[in-house]
Amino acid sequence: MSHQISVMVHTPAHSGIGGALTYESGTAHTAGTLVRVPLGSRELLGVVWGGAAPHADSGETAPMQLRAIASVLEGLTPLNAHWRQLVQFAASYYQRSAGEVALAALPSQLRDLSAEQWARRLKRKPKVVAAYEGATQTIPTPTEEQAQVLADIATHKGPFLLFGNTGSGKTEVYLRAAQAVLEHNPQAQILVMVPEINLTPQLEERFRARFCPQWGADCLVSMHSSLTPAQRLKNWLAAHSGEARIVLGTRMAVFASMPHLQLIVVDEEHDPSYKQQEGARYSARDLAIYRGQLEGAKVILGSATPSLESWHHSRPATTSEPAGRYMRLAMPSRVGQGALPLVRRVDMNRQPYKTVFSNHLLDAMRERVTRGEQILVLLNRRGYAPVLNCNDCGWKSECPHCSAFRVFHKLDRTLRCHHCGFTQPVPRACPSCGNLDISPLGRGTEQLEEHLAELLADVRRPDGEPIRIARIDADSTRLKGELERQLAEVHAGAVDVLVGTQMIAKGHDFRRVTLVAALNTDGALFSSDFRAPERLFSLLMQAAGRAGRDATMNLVSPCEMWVQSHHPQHPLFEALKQHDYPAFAEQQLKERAQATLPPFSFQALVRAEARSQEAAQGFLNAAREAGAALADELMVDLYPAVPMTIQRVANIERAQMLIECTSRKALQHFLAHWQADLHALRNAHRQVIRWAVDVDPLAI
DNA sequence: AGCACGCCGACT
DNA sequence: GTCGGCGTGCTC
Repeated sequence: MSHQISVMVHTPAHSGIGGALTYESGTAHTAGTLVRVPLGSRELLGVVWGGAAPHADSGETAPMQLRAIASVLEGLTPLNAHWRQLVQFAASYYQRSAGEVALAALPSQLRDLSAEQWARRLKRKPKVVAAYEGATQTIPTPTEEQAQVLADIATHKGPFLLFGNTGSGKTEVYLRAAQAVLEHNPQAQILVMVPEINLTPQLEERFRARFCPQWGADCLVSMHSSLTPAQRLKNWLAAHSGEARIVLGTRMAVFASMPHLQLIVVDEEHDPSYKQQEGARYSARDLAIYRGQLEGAKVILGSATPSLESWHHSRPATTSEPAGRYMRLAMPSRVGQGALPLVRRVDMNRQPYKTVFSNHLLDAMRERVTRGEQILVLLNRRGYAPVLNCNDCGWKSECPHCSAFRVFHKLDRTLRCHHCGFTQPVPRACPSCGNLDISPLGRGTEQLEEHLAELLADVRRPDGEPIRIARIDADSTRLKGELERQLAEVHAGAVDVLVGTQMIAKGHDFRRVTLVAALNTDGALFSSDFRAPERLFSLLMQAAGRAGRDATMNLVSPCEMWVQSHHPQHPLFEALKQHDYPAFAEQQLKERAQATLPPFSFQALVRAEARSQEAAQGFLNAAREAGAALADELMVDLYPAVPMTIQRVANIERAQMLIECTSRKALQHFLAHWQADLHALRNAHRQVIRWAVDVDPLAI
């Protein structure tokens, strides 16, 4: 008896074989079974997706000659229906093939190991797990606030938006919610997601310290991109078998196979890194909500500055409007930590032209450093200067391959394009007119570090030593382990002033920082990106949270967060001064509602790349025409194609087209049908190098 | 996406 | 005479 088996393999949606492929097999295979199948001259890993799949030309009487399944990965429980549905949903929502999503969600070793290697891997004896050797810690008693929140989580269905300041003890809530789930059900599994790998070790250690003494050292595994393929397979198998009770990872972990998933925690849910920016552009946070609902697992989204989407979804009921879908749980207090810093705004209009640090700020910094306190200076621009400029002919350090300036890096005397990586030594004279008078325009972290060293040259630490300034950004931490090393120096107190990009604003617990200064924030106030204020507010709140984390410090004056701006009266800064996220969110949501922007509308982008801007736009505008009738019918707005903000990168012209609709369902419906038009048009527009749809884009 | 097949330029 | 460039087309 021969069976027809439907199998998903890694083929892109636009390849003509985007759906499941049908194979022949002597035996039936349960859906979710991993198999190896021939495709052309290759043999690929595939996932059995169901029984007999009706083929497109099933009406024909001549049955297509089916090829047989090559082998089955024995000894592996099939991926369950929930997992397959999650993959199927993500694929259709983000307009990709299910095979692509499924295979990307599996550890690469499953794909790469041959049948023999897999058999050997299976036979390998599991190593005896070493006992957890961390120090047992005293478990803090929950505060009244935490106890209330935990009671709500226990008694309601969720999803929950846990809104709590830096230091309000959100992690303790995650830990206790997890503990409750683990104790209630001896099989239950928990998924904890964090935005970035750098922040994983801290949270992982807290979870280990809490759970490993009781549940064993192997109760927790991590999933993130810096694991080796072997580690990834091992951890994936531990989650898949149910042996690992807790999976802690970055966005990719949302697809972890967890047969007994009961709780999902998304920490710092507002963080943009939850959105995948290539391939299937999924939002791990949004998929977590879907997965929670699918599996009947509770979902906790946590943040001090929630995304406006989540804030809106968790709105309480009003007289005129019902409550949002999420339950909002607020934790306003800051436990075991100092008070939130005093926010000080400097009106840069009253400062001399080209002032970098106002005298007030400089005095405050001097005073604190002299007392042995630490300072954080934030500037979101690395390098020495963003542009090099000829004072004679006006030449600027444009990248020959991109529509962007190359950044002047003084340390290695290079001009570097931050988009395509094109790097050249800094010219001695203007390449255009030969003039020797070329100078940097604007400031980056390198220059700030240098400038501060001059400004604070006469300042001494309490021990009489000259002060030390350090810089942390993508350049200074390029080498592996360098970030950890630099952070350790800051923690040890060897550094007095830390200059850096936003990477120092997140998560790190600098105990002796009492002053944080943010420079050059005005760009985000009037940016064309409607999410820029949201990101700035979040960044500043997080940065402010770096100050005054040690309540035991005996401070002469309270901790401060300084913001220098030409628009100090801007509502964003008013809200920041009050540490009032709800006020900021309300003001932003009002603006978004008026402009019918998300979360009051839903968006998608189609991006196209070609050698010429005309070709890229031509394709998009043809697609616009092709979709016009359906869009009209569904009340979907198709905007004309426009060049992307950075129009050219590495000599490729980029254009995009915005699609907007007040109904998510209608937008989804439109995209699903329009996909075929896009594929078909690709043949008439051969100049297009690639195109992709981005559903719920973060940046426009 | 891969990978093969296929048809034109600089090397042993 | 071959090696190899990447353009077109197919894979259950």
